[in-house]
Amino acid sequence: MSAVQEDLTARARLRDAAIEGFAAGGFDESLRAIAARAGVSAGLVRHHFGSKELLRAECDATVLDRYRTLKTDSLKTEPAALFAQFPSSRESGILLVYILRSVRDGGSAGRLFLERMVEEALVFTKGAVTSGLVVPSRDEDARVRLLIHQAIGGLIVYFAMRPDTPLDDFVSVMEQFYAETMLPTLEIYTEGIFTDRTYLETYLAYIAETSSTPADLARKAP
Amino acid sequence: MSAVQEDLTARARLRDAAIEGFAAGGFDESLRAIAARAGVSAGLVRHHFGSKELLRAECDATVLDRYRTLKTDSLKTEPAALFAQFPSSRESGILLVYILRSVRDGGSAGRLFLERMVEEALVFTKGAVTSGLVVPSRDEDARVRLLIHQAIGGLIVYFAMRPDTPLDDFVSVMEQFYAETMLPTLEIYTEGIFTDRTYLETYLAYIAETSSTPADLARKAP
DNA sequence: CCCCAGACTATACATGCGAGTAGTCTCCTA
DNA sequence: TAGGAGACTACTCGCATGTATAGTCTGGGG
Repeated sequence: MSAVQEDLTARARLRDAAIEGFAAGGFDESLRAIAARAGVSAGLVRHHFGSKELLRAECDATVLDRYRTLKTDSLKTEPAALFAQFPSSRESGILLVYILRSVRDGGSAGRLFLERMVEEALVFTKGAVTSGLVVPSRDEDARVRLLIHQAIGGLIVYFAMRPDTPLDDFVSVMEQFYAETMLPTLEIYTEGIFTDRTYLETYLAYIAETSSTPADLARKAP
Repeated sequence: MSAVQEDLTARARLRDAAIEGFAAGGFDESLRAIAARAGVSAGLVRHHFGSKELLRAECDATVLDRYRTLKTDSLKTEPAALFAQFPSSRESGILLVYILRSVRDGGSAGRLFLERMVEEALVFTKGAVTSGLVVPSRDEDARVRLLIHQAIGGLIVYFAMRPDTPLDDFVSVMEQFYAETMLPTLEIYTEGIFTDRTYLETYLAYIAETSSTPADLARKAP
């Protein structure tokens, strides 16, 4: 039952089991199920964490921290392909699923994850623009936010259509995802979709005559 | 409490209240809350529908049907802007939120909605390609699926970040969404993102040497 | 050797859920 | 007007959950 390392303190095992359980079954996973996954009793959660909410908070913090280190590590090895971070191991797969679930459920943790990803992508994109790899945008911030939201959202939808993907098969499903989406993504990024500039120009004229800059229009959200 | 029409049979009121409640609070909305919204007792659900699952099934069917008529109606009036169907009323807003929730939660209803949208977009896109408005793709099916998944997923993320959007403000939030995303969307569709074709050509060469057509690669999913 | 703080378990409790049951009410019909 | 079928409610049951409490075990310091 337990896929959690044996040589950790029960507290750490419980935390890791919770992360895994939340990723596998959602944040409604019961304390009893989590405790069983860690091989301990349910009451121990309260002893160590106080409540389910506090356990969740510690899981959020742990995942955020691990995601950070994972990201910096992978940036050292690979040349950082745009918006494509393969989860290469079971552990990083769990992290990604946990994050996807967080964003999907819309809590403060999900908001934090998403905002971090937008920030990272923003500095990356700005660098790519100045080095001439990427076309500049009239509103870099809005473009990056859109791309991240759609990339994460596309993943959420993809896994929603495969509800019982086991965490162990996650990497292969992820490869499948890239195999299905890489070509159209590259096509769109390289060749666009529209054959002429009419739609864009029309919209630009429209927002010009409403006497607001695109950035103003785009940044009315909270 | 009830925002449901009074001059309907209790059964219809119950069904509409369930659709509204599912959209507002998710599919875990309790039968008691749904019944209260309809202004009747909880036991009446069982009397009319038999179980919560059957009520849900009837809601799914109703929403699917209403979505279909809504779509065909709007296609008569507007010239059918690409991938942009404004929900113009509170009722159609409820429908869209219900559908987004269905896709998000990954049930059979969500799969059905999504597949329908992909099909519709596919015929639309093929028409746009032959009439020269849209650049052809090496795999039309994969491109349309990607675009729909990302459009729906982007909406799911957008509303996940605004968890307590009341159904009555939905249309204004939707306008806000378009105001934030229209410009970068049109930019990408018109101008692409990459400044040169290296990434695409490299990937095309890669999938060519693995002796599979792009369509083969993309269509290994269930 | 003692003994006690902390890790841990077993069990109880309160709550909210979907489902089930029995009974009342109302309106249409014969 | 009698009666019955269906609409509808009040109540109950079993179950799962998070929380709370009381008690057991164990290892290290006096």
